[in-house]
Amino acid sequence: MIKTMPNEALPQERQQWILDRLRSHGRVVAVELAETFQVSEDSVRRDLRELAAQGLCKRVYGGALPLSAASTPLKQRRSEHGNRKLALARKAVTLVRQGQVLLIDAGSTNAAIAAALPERFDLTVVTNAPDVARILIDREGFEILLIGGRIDTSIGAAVGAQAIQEIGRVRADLCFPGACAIDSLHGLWSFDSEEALLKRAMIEASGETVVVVTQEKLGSAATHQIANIEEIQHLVIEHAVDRASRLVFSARGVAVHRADAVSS
Amino acid sequence: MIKTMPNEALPQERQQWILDRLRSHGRVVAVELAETFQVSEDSVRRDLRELAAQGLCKRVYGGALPLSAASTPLKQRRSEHGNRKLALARKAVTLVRQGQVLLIDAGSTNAAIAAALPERFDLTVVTNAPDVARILIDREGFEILLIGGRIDTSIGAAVGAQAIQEIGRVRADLCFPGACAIDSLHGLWSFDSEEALLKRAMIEASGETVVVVTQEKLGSAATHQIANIEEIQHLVIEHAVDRASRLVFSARGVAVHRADAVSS
DNA sequence: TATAAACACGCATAAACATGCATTGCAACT
DNA sequence: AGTTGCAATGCATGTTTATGCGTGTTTATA
Repeated sequence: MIKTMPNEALPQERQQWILDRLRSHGRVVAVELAETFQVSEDSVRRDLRELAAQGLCKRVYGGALPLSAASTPLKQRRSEHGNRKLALARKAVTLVRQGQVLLIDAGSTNAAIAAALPERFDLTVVTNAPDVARILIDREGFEILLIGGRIDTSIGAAVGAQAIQEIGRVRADLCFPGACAIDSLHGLWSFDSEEALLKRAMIEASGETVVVVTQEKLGSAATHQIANIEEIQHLVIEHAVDRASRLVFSARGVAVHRADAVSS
Repeated sequence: MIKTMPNEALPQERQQWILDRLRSHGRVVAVELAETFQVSEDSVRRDLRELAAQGLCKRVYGGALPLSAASTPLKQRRSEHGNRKLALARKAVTLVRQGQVLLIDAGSTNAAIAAALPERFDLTVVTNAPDVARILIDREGFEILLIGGRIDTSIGAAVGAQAIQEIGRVRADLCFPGACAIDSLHGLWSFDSEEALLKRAMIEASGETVVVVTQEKLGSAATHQIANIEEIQHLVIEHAVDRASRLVFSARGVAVHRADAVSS
């Protein structure tokens, strides 16, 4: 389904179009919008300002980004990245069974997973990430439990003692901790000590743990250990990962799931 | 199938034709309709007003749009009255002082307020709304505390016992409870009992309370009382509110703040 | 540090809009 | 016939909204 570009559009129509475009393309550029709608850049900026005020997008120098996207500079955003995470997410959600309780961490990969969850599947989702919560609020058939606490803005989710305490009061079937790095010998790693503690709490609160990572996080380590490799039951990786890298994990008892190839 | 344009039509026929056109073309423009039916724009507008009142379309500046099945009630609320809420939000944030602790409830108006908060102002924001949290995460200079709990998807924020309990552990300077209705005699109202309890907890946890409302919420009441008028220190209203309505509140000791006229 | 692009803000203008009022046409009733 | 009631309409009035432009500021980048 191809979107036409309306040469004359009502203001509200423009804003709706911008939102659609943000969802499908991941970004909009002010100058381009002005060209498409045949209006001045001022009007476009006014639209973006309003949308941002409503929390529907994030304004950046040059245009706007959807809120789900990380706040990276506009020009160096790669759409390929989105496709890769989408493929990973599609594979990851095949591990979810009806009626389960999921524990979902912060991170763009996990946001993609949340978005890929099947609707009306009677799922309970526990999360410390406003990102993830908001994605699920707009959909149906989810019981959502928000984990509170101090928000670390660089992570984009609640961390700290309170969050860990609240997680301790939950029991989940499946856990999706956002990973900074994973290797077959030493397990799961993070760059932040507090973050590591939280993810550890998540894993302990869950029956099974699913680690979903892009290629560059494979085999590397970081500063703080989150969990041993024995505590991880599933690993979802990209199609491109070579056979050897996959085998070292399955040799340690981890079920390796390979995502479909990315078309782009 | 192309509809012919009836040169003479009864009001009912016109309205039916407009609905058909909305379904097939996705929009109607007032001026065009007036041309098609050979009537004045006033009559067309009257038609649109009636259709909108029946919930059959959505009026926008310039014409009308079909209310798409895709937009849930919550999503819809988010996108309405964008500029009006922007003006309200701009006024509301003038009440915020550097270094304060804010307690911000859910709701589109409050999302606008969050977006309008001055950056690098050393503020601490406590909120139960993923919406609000997410807006602030993308910006700088905020300490964000997330209130956890079960999320009510129709409200879009954490409610229930846990949320109330967590709010009880916080002390804020300023509180922005989302209001369903406010009147000068009986105070602040909500339509949901659980929501009312939560907002009450918020107000009790705060030094001062600021109520920010669009015009249509003024003077009306709802089913569940949140707070007496004495508990509210500030009221931020739209520019268009008449003098009499403003006086009844200031007579009860509420500082009334009038937003600028909506120009953009 | 210099430069251009992107941006915010106020202002002016025109279109779109709401509202009250007078007019028209038509049907029903005395 | 007369006229009463009603709905639809158009017009005049004042208000709101959308837009583009000029000015001055901020931001990104060489």
